[in-house]
Amino acid sequence: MDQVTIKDVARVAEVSPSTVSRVISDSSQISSETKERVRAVMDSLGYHPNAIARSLVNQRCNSIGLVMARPTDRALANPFFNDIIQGIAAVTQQENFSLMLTSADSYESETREALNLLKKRQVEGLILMASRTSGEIITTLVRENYPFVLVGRSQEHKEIPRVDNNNIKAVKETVRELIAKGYSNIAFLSGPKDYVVCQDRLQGYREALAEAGLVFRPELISYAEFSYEAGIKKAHNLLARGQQQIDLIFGADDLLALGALRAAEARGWKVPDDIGIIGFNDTPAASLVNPGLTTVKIPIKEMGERAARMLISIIEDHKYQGEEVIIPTEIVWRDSVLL
Amino acid sequence: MDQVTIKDVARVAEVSPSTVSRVISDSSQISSETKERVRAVMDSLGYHPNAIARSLVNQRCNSIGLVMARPTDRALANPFFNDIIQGIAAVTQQENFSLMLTSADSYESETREALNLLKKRQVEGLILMASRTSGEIITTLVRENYPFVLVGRSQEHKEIPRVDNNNIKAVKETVRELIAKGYSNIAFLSGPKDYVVCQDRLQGYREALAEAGLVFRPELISYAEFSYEAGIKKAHNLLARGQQQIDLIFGADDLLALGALRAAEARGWKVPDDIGIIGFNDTPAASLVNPGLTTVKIPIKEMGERAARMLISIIEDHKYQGEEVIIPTEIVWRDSVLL
DNA sequence: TTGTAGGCGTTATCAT
DNA sequence: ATGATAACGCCTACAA
Repeated sequence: MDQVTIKDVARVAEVSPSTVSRVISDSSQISSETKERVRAVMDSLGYHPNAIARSLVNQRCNSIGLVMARPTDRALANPFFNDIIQGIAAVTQQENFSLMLTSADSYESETREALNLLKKRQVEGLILMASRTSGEIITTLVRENYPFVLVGRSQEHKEIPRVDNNNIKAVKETVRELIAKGYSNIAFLSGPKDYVVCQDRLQGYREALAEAGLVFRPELISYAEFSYEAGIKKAHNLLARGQQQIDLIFGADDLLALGALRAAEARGWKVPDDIGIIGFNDTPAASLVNPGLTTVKIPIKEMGERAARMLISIIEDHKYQGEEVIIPTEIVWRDSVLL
Repeated sequence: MDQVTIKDVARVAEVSPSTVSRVISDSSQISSETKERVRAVMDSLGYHPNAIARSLVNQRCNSIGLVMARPTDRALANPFFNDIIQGIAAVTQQENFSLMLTSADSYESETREALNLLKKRQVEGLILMASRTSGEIITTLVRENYPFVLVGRSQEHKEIPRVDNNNIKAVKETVRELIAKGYSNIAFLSGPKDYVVCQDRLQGYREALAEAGLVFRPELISYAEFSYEAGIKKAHNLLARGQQQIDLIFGADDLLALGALRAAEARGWKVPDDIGIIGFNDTPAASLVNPGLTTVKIPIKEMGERAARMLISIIEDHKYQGEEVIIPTEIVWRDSVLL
């Protein structure tokens, strides 16, 4: 159980520790015979370089941390969790980085944890999921010049490395298509006002309306908490206006749209015949529901990949210019709107 | 950006590095005046102990790794992902451990990665999610005497530390209740035969039938891949037998049950009036669907907590007895069965 | 092509 | 109560 070190290998192979070290890094200045011999010894002894020791001398630990705003933004973040990690992990593995997770029951303690990881030198950089409160940690990160990448958008900070999708554009184009399909009384069921994503999506909606020469009707906007129940409730309020006032509900999130689906059903409105419903995010549930929920899909895994790649290159190059990557979204047409 | 070390603190505070070290560990043999003074210096210099260096001398890195069988068992594992991590992370944070994630596109490379983490001494132990192929890595882990905990069950290995739910018992009791409610022609829509969970759940079903004196009818058992589509298809086959042959479908997983729901709907069967449907796992979608899916819920977060706690205690105590924790499940009654 | 020595930041042992 | 010194396992000048 106790560790085989470079010295053990050296002794058995009858070379010096430095030679072994050079074999590990496949140095060109070692004869192939010694290399072979040393490698054979490494195998037979079951030697594995101690990552901690290497980190200490190299001053590089080759690992990054992921900070999810799970507690506060749970409803929103949940569906992302899997995919974003998949993406990040794919590239970290490929680039020989390790991935550490921070977690806590409050966003404050979570970011405190993450910052600590950085200061203790356990990770070399951070990937942050944008949230209502990520502004402050970003300020710290920028001030202390730590490598990081933001997934999403921050109101407070503009010139930072980030990967995101364009919510304004996505909704605008979707609504444009909806209008082209004949919808004209489109309601917007938003999440809480203080989420940037909600603001952006609402703005996309307004821009599309303006573009089509449709008047913006504030009474068709409703704000709900990010919950299924809240979605149902607020959708009911919207639906209560009657069929000639409203022919489609655009949910700022699938959960909300799913709530709207349920509310319409409860009132005996047929979807998509009596009313169209569309969501955002392409939650797994969107395809499991009947009728299937048409929704805007964000390639989250790809965002994770890009974020990880970006962070690693920042770490390695030490250059830190506020480059942004915007990932295009895609409409997934299912059965909840008329085609 | 360059690191403040214990030596810097020592110099400024005009003490020796060892004194600083003792202040860090709050040693009782340091006068409170020096402690205060040193702490003040640490603050003013922004000193943070280097975790890597500590790990090197302590021969303890205080971190564990999580191995998910994501690629192969995606459908099954997905819903667990979030919650299990929540649970694990809660404990690791509380116990001052770090959590590392391994990930890869094949289970082989994922476990290879994980094993590597162990050998490189980057983690002190592993939490494994049981899967079809986790047998081999467990063999290795046991042979090389590495600390680990299994979440789930392994066919090949009996006496290992693990946390699980009792699938046999859960289904048995659920079916018992279903029978008490008047169901007597219960079909079982299983996942692939080679999953232990499926075998166990099927056995629970059989035991409940036997207990109630109902005959086991093989034609009411169907095996599907773990996908919604497969669930729909196989449910159709079952449903084709007609209403007097079948009054409930028990899905070995929510995804399958959701497929059954859809199939029943497609045939114009009313749920729960014409047929009852029940699932397992309590996927988020189960509550978003109409009618809401009755299902068996596993407290996954709690399993994560227990697993993490168990692993840490194994690491610290170096004792390794195959203790098991079985977490009780719970039926979540919704609208897809008659009450 | 290989070996020697010093150091990465910390802790533990042995002095004082 | 505090300091000097030697590790922990590895890497990298500098030497040979």
